[in-house]
Amino acid sequence: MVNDKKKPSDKHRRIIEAALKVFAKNGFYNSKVSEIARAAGVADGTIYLYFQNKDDILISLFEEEMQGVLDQVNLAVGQETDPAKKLERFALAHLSLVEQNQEMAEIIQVEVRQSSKFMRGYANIKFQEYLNIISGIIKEGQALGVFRADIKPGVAKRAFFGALDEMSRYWVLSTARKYSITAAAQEISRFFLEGIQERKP
Amino acid sequence: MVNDKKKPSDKHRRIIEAALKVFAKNGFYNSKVSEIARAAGVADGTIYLYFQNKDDILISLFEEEMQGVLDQVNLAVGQETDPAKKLERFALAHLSLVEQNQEMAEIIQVEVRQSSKFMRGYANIKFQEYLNIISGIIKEGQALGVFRADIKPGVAKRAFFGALDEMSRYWVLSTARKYSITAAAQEISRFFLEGIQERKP
Amino acid sequence: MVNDKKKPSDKHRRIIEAALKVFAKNGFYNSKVSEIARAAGVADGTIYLYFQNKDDILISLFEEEMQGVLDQVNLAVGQETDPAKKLERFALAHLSLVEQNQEMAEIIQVEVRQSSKFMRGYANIKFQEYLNIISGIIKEGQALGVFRADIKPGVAKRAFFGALDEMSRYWVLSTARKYSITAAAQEISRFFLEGIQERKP
Amino acid sequence: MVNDKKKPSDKHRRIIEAALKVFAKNGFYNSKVSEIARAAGVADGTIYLYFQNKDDILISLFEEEMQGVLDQVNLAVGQETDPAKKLERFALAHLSLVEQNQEMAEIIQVEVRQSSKFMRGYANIKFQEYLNIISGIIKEGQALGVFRADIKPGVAKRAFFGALDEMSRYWVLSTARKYSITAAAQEISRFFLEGIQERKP
DNA sequence: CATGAATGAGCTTTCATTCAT
DNA sequence: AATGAATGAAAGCTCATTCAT
Repeated sequence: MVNDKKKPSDKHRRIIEAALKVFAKNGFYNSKVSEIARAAGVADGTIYLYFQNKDDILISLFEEEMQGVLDQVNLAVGQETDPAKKLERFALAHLSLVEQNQEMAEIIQVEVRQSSKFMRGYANIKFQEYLNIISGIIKEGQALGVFRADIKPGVAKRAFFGALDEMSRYWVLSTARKYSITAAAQEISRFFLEGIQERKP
Repeated sequence: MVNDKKKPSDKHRRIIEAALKVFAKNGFYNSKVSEIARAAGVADGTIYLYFQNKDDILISLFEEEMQGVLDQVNLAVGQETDPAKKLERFALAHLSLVEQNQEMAEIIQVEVRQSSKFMRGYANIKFQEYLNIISGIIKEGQALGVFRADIKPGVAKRAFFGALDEMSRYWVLSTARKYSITAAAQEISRFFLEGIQERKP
Repeated sequence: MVNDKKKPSDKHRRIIEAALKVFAKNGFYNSKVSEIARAAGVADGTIYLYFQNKDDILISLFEEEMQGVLDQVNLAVGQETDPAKKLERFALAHLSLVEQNQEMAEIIQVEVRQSSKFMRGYANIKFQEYLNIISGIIKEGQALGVFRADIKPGVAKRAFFGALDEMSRYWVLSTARKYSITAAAQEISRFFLEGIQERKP
Repeated sequence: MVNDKKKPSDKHRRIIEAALKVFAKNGFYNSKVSEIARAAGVADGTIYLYFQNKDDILISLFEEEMQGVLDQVNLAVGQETDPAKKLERFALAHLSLVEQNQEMAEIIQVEVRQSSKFMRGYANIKFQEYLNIISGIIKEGQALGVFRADIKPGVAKRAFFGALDEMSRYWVLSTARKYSITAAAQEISRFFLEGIQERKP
């Protein structure tokens, strides 16, 4: 009864979700607005009551989904106190989200990257925020003396994210899944935390 | 008299180079064939004497440039014998090539990734070969006992490449260059080889 | 108020009629879709809401007009019982239709003949039906014993149609009309029915 | 030895013959000049040393081949004195030529008819001459009193030619040949000469 | 709010023709 | 005479966007 009537832009949601599927399947430039409309069960013109243009669908889609990703990853990371554990949690959360929402993962990896270059005035703040979760953890670790002080967080965040992302790409594109998410997250975190060299005992 | 013979397919080269610039500037889908033709100093129709269609320009561009990359990186890596040094060389060569040919780097990162998904029957063998240089080095290191035996080369190659690639993206997109290539290559290799954790003495 | 409902696909009709004029004037291959659009008073793109492509315009045009022709000729022929009279009626109806709709006649004679050879999978059933009106009459006459039993209807239908058609071509192409439709229909029917030889008394 | 060196425009001939095949296969508008060149074993540009343009190839092809047809048919007809026999000879010669050179027959029926409408200032005199062989025979027959005096030769020539031509079309397009040439020529001539009506004895 | 028919700018690609060699 | 690489105008078709209903 409290929230009985709240369907704020049901159409908006349906369009976003339709666009998610369509963009993931065909790519942004090969997707037609009319196909999104059909998938969403609305008329072509209706799209333009909720979005300014085709670009805007992609950007809105990204922004909205990315906010959810940020929230979930922050939540997961917040459950640990040890920076090393936090990084492992980050990896696990990231790969889990990729697994749960492959379509979104494909779009972020391919379309947004591609499009953010060509869409006027789109700064992609959300992605910066996401990377800064990593650099935040690293700085924390450095402050605690558990991570090397000479590490540059701005470089390390990219290296760590890049490793995860390239792994995800392989994940998303290949049909056969060889490893468990948990195992993969641990493995990549370990590369990053301990390196691959054999320790001389 | 020494060099009497005409350069074979001078036009082919000019079109590839024009496409490189145009695709890097506008992205594949926002580039017009006529713009490539203009940039190459040929007529629109001439493009189609050398390439089957617009897609083919991108694929040819990638294949040809990528071969050069493979050759140069293999050469660089071959100058070392220590696997750890080889990885560092790989990183250095990769980042140097990105630096020297930013347009190509952008196209590989954005367009080819994007397009290879949607261009029917394009397997992107060259990229596989590139990644396998890394896994080759890792296997070598494992055989010599200098890299941990439990490392999965198929995962590690992606992690290492991903780290470099994400770094390159930042490089290419940001105008200000903060670090030297050499320093960055060493730093990323070190993450990978030694990890970021402080060693307890 | 009686006729409140909008004419369904008014545009379809207008495009067909515009195409009729344009194809007759320039021939199929020399006609531009944009010219048809202009003649129909619609935008270029509108054509493609009603027809799949340029070929489809020609085929649709033919099918629709030909159905009208079939109906009218069948009606005319049905008004006679004597097979000889029926053939004369056929000739008269055919030539009348040619006269009334010269543009359509030209298109059928030239474009459809030409195109049906090159348009994949176009069987031209309607034309078969048209010829079979003639062979039907002939068989009827043979059954009644008024036409020679050794006549092959499959050959005779082509001979009769060919005679009418060649006459029509002359008609359509020449500006000056020398004979009346009725006289011409009678004359050609008579060749066919009685031959041209002088009877020895 | 007498005529040992006479190869006047060997290329000209080769191009005509290549065009014959190519036009028959694809139709005039779907044929490429380069395909004719390839079929003739000459370079694209060479075509333009012998013909003004693509239209000119078709017209020349028609004119040259048609002259041969005229000569042969005139020869055949000239071997008879009886006008009725002459018409039968005409039919036989016509159908034989169609049979012997189906490619040419297709081109005359479809392409030349189509094109002569749209090629500026092409009067198609040769075709007139061909039809006039028939009207000549009819006038001769009328003068001798063996054909009815009220027959209009201008109409009859078209009716006779049309009957043969429609038959030929069927011939050329259908794969299965049901009747012998001789039988068909006789049959069609008989329609024309005697009609199809049963004679009351 | 919602519709979807209509628009028309803009793209890729083709191919007859030319001309330097 | 012969070549064939190069040209560039031209055309079919698509699809994001609009707007009358």
